[in-house]
Amino acid sequence: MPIAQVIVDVPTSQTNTPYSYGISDQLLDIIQVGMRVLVPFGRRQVVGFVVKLTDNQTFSGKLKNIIAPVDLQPVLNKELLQLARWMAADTYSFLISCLQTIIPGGMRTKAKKFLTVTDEAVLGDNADIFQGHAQIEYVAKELDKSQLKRISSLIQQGLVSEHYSLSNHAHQLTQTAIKAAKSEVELTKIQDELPNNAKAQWRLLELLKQGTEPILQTEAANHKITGSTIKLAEQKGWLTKIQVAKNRNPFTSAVTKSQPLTLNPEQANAVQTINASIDRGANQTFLLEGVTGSGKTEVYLQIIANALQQGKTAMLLVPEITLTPQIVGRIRSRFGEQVAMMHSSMSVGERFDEWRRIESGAAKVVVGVRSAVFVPLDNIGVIIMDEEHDSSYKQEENPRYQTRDVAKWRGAYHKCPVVLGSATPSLETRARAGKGVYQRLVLAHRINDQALPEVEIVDMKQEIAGGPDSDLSASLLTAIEMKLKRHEQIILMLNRRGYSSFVLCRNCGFVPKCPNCDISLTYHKDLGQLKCHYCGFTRPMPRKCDQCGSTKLRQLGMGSQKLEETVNRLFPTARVLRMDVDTTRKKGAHERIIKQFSEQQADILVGTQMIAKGLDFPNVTLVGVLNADTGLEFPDFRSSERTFELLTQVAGRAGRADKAGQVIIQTFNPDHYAILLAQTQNYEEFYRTEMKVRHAGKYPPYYFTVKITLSAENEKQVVAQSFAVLNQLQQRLSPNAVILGPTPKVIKRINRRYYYQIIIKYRQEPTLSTTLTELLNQAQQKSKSGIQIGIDNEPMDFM
DNA sequence: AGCACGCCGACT
DNA sequence: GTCGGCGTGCTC
Repeated sequence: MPIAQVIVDVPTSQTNTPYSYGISDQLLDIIQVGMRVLVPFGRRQVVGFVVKLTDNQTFSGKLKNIIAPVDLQPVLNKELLQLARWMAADTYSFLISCLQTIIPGGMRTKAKKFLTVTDEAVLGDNADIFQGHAQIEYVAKELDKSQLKRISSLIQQGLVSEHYSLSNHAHQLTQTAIKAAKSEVELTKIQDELPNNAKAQWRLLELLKQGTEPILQTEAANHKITGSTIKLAEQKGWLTKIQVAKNRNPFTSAVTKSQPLTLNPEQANAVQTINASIDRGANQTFLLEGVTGSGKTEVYLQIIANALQQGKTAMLLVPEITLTPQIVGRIRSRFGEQVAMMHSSMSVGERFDEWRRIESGAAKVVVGVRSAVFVPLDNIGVIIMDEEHDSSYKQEENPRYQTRDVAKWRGAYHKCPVVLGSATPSLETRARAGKGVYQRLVLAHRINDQALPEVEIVDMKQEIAGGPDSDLSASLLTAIEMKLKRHEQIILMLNRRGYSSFVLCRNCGFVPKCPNCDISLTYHKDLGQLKCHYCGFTRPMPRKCDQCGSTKLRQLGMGSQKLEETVNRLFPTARVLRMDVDTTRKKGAHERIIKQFSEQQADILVGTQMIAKGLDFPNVTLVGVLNADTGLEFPDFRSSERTFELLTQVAGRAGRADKAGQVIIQTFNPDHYAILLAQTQNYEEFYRTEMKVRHAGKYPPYYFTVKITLSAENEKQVVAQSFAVLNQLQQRLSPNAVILGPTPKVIKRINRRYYYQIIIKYRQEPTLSTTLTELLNQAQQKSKSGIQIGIDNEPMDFM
């Protein structure tokens, strides 16, 4: 008698283990490993993943049976199940969270509880619960004591019944098609007997005679056959209606076929080396280090082509904001219909269809963001990660996985090379390439040996005396004016969204703060509101100071909105576009702004980081960075790396075509190495300098790091618990491990909770992972007293 | 996470 | 005496 081992969708440490279920005879040949099932769990029903089928009974109690399968086919194959196990251990998360992360978002589903009333009187007496509906979803959190009591007594009396059902999730879209129900001979006979005026029926019969393939109703419409004719024919028994799968198509435009480009010697060498590795089926990691404009993309395309030729598949991962229609178009123009795309801006239905297309083997090349690393591609020939240093590759919520590590895991599983591409590789990657762990391939030359743009650094300490508009330096103003005259385009970039536009009372110095978080509110002029960027709290912009009642409230700091206004005021004839989190929130807004700017419907593009990366505007000849420093002020060991990266990327944006580019970087730290070396685009020198800093500070890549975050509504409690954790770590870890903290987070309070953290830096700590796992198991008990503990293995920052 | 069981205080 | 508070422990 087979037993199914199921991981239930209850993310706690006590339930982080398989539960055994019996399989009824009807389900015996249906239930498979990797399928989701609905199972009884205590008094309720939950969804779970079947991870094993076995004949050995390990559970001594009485087994319950699986209620029903959630899927008709497994959603996870063997490889992905194994990957989930590894990921759970690596990220210190529950297996169920990893399983849920691996399947596409839209496919996730939960068992929901519903209540049904049949008695009118009961419905009337409990209007507060049922609100006139005979059936409602039961959400315990939304009900008070008296309501819960009444419900349980009604259930006991048999006046209310409960049942479980799955929440909405993406499913296969279908469309109606028709199929002949009679033989060709019979159909011809019917056709002959038709009255002369039954033209539509005649056309329909003609169509039915053509073959055995189902005919889509839309196809029938092309032959001027309406639904009513089909209905009539169905009644007469000529045909049957069936539902066939319909794929949503996320690609909006058709593409023209493109041909491989001629490679320069460096590109050719890279392609050859990686191809050899693909052909051998070698699990090797490459660092493809190429300056902006050195033609990395063409290298990717040619190695993907080789993988396909070998009968294998390929994966190309790109950062969130660079997955633009332009990029996808370029891939599709080379590989056509075999390309599948995975992006968060796609609807859940589109993602579902792309996922099934990959699983069925119809799509052999996948282009996508972080989560695309989990697609069910089989027989992978190469995995490519473009801009491998990009921070969007690390998931900032549980499970906190690093895409690079998952890619490498899959590379090992499929015995294929992993290619990490970047102009500014992460120090971790570059260091491994230096040690020979990865093979380093360098593209030092830009295509056609284009000159790098001229980069000017403006010392804002000198400028500040300059005048009322000290946001824009004299050099930048002159340069903008000149470019406008020549009808060339300009990008003005602000470094970060935070720190912008807070409100200050000029009379008493009061700054409005968020009541839930330890942070100033940000002024949003278009809404006339003050907003907290951490918890979303909003309040109208006050007319008077909360503290002293003065009306002298002034907006301080620099936000992209304010910059847009300043630019509009100083250059009234220029057309200005703004791109930041606020203007790109709506689906497709991002693409629209890029399109407008590339079609030269605007002269100046103002925005935050997101304009820096991957965009290619040939007519942009000036890029201004308004505040290069903001990144450097962050209390974070990666701040120099981030600043260097960003400035290098931006500098690469200027003058990519035939026109010479100009870059102006405004800063208060003109002597900082990250800024000086970005000026000359000297990555290698930056790498050497920064490595010394990391070595001295015992930071990655010399040390591994773990960040433990504790939070609670009561500050004293968090502090006490943090010290308890510290104590435990000190006892268990070797004296070589560096333990920092506990310290309050930079923003100590968010959403009414206090946050403290402990950082561990280490080189070799064999007991670390068991210690941390234990810690998490204890945390389960602690969570009852309101303490939450989170572990981030290799965090992106120490903030 | 839910949901039930179980053990103590304040009420018809 | 019971109702109901929430601390504790289990869910195949």
